[in-house]
Amino acid sequence: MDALFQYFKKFNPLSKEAEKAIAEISSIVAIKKNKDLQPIGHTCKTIYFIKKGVARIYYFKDGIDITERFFFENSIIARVESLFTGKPSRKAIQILEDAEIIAINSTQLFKLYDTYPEIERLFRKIFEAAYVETVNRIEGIQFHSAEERYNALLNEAPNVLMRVPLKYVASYLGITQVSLSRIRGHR
Amino acid sequence: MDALFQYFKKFNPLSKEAEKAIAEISSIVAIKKNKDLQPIGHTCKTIYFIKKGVARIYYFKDGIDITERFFFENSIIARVESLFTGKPSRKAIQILEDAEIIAINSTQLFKLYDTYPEIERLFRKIFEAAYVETVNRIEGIQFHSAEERYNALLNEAPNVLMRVPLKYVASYLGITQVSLSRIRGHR
DNA sequence: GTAATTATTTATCTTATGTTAAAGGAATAC
DNA sequence: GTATTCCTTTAACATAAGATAAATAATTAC
Repeated sequence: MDALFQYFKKFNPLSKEAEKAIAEISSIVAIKKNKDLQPIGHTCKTIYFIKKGVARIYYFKDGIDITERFFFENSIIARVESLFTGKPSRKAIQILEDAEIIAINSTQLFKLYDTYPEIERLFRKIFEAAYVETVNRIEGIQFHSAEERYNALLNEAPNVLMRVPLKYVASYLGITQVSLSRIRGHR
Repeated sequence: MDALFQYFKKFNPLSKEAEKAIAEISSIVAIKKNKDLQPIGHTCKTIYFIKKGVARIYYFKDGIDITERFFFENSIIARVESLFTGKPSRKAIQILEDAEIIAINSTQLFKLYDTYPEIERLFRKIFEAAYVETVNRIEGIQFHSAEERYNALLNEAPNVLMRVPLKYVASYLGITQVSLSRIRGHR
């Protein structure tokens, strides 16, 4: 649990009582490579924190598997389009490397917001930061060629290319696996 | 000011005192078409609400003007990559139709969060919803052809095509103006 | 350790979108 | 109200990325 509280400190340090309240609604999950942590169609009622391992959010478009995002150690995963709307998610979370994960019950977490404004503030800040990342990502997509996008990924997140099958990287970059392979050949 | 409080009600109704506190740190701005409401390089310290008019956030990539997003009546505008990080924004806000805007001082607003948890909650919810929209937009971009993106816009936000110059729409869709014109010709 | 499966690359052909240039329409300034 | 500027379309050509198929390479199951 400690890794999680260390992570929280970067956003909003919590009192011991608040940490304890979060610990009480959280559990630790060990899950194997290639397993789905959460399936498509399930309403998101859990916020995950990766202690160890790699994961991705993916969905299907016209039967094709598309990766929305990758997640590594020390990050929060949530399918926000479901978490914040209460609607079933069209997306799944899949584990790409054997993982250790902390699962926080979001229904109970949102209740804690009333008792602990510091917890509400913490998650406000966490999701504000995630929002900024997502806005920046759109900028990275608009008007950049596939090759530019690949090179940007190589610079900014080389771990993605080292730890994740390329077929998943291709759809993340918005191109086919064949195109990605061609681009990689260009050097 | 009333339009703003009506808008807030959809997210989190406020007490009279909280409304008053927000009114005190807000002002009304009238601004003409084609003017920049906020220039590039300026650190975002204001959250805007459009009462009347149209606006866009834009930036330059390799000297080319790119539209990030459009905003219409009854919506909140903020350059979140600056607002939530305190860094200068590489983006500007431009008015596309003579506008009436409510400007909320964000430095003072964030201070109100300590006194009025209901205000913190309100803006948490507003930005959570904006975050969800942004995530959904990425899904709309990945693996859709320019023509699919154009048709989706035509269905989901025809007002964009009716009220905004096409040259701005093109970069929003991630294509050139010439390509957009060609796609429009296909019917 | 071998067979079977899955992932990646390479090749060929096709198509959508970019680029540049020019013409026609619409909006704006004075 | 006219001239000027800006916006949009059209055309011709170039190029990046998609589709399909087949060959290697790497993993996984047993």
